[in-house]
Amino acid sequence: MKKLSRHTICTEKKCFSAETIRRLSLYLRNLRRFKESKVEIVSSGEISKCSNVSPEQFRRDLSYFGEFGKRGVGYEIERLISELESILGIDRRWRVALVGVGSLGRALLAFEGFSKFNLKIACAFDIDSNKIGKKIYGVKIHSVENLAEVIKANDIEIAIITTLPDVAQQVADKLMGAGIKGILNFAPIALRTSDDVFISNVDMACELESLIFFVDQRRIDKKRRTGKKSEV
Amino acid sequence: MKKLSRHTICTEKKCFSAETIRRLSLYLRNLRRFKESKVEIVSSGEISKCSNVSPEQFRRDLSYFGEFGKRGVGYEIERLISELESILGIDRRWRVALVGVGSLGRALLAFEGFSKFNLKIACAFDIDSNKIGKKIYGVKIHSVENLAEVIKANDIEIAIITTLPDVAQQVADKLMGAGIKGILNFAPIALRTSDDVFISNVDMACELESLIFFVDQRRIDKKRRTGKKSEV
DNA sequence: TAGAGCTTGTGAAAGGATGAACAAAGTGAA
DNA sequence: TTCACTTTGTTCATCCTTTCACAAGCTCTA
Repeated sequence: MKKLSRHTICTEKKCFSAETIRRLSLYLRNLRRFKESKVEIVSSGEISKCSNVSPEQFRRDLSYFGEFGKRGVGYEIERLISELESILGIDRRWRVALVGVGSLGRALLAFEGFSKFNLKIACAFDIDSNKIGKKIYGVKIHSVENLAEVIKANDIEIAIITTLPDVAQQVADKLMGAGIKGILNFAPIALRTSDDVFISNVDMACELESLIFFVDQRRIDKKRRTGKKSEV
Repeated sequence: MKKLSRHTICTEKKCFSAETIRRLSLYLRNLRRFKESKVEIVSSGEISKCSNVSPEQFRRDLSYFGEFGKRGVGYEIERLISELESILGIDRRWRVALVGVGSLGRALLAFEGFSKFNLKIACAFDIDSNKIGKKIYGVKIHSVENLAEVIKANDIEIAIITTLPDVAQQVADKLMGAGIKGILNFAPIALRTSDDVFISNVDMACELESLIFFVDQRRIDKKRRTGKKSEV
């Protein structure tokens, strides 16, 4: 199984990690904001500041894919945006499937931001017969039973799982059987997948728990510093 | 600014990263699943397998906080669960605030899984006067104007941002002013925060774009392997 | 053209995280 | 008790990522 978070890719230039790609995505977003403000040239210092990385990090991340800046000047925003879009693969349209039309699934169907990176939820699946056949935010809900055929007919390669954790593995297996090559998983469970399928987990629980840990830690530290050395 | 994803903490034992804490959260979840299946003892091999990490990784992660296993035997699940809950700080109740009751915010209000880690959304905020004063899924919606006073009155330290990116920074500033110490940010923007506030970003866009990159890459590789060496 | 003043791209060093390997410690059978 | 077997906790070596530092290259002015 490939864990995207630890996955590394080697090009003819060097090896870079999945983390690099996530940062590229972040840079792209900030570049678009600059563009909206009619800025045309930006330096690595400026773009890295609003992305919370060092300028060197930014320059190195780009260096894996080519040379996009002008020494002594900076980066032409228009060009860098289209280069990044091309690198990330969002310069063409992607159609994705969504499985599990619960409250989170519904929220994603309503999310307009997807179009920003050329992405369209082409179809959705659920087991609830009350939902099947209906359209929600313009997306048709199919029965999970027809998953494989609908996905193949629509030539879809990427899917989003927003089911309950109990059935997430089962759904993932079905998706892989239908030829899906990338899964964005919102179910709080570590999915087992075959080697040629990429998984990206969006795990609110992990994020929240680690947040709680750090807030809690800070409180403990504070207590210790103020002298109440009761127990550690 | 502290980036949670890169933040490191030093105890009297050693230094560990925020990644370690995320994994602890994952272990905890899997341990609970084992417990539901009435398993009582588990080895590092078993627990690490379903968490997609190596057994050594699992043992090392625990070693930062103490010795919880028995050599030659394994880990007593019941005990390890309560130890992890204590380490993560979820052995006591946390009340959080949510800002931005859009479709995603609403989905989070409906999410029952929060209670699993002793977390309750105590209040929510929005600017829409149609929502203010109402209760959604049992949570009262306040005006953002009263944010500081409501948060202070409820003694809340953690907040979730589910607003549009345009106003997210503004909301974050208000939250910090009200004494919030941890923010779970769903808005696709890198927030600027003061040093003593922890930020954890749940960034669907980054995850999706990196997923697209890898799926796309795989397709390019495939094309290259099959001989069509047109362009790289 | 020459030179000062930027900013990029990248080797080299430093710093962290992961993996291999093994001592320490528990179990159970003879 | 002794011995074979199992599994943990930890040291040491390796690998990967980030930071440092600087040469290369562009612009503008005189």
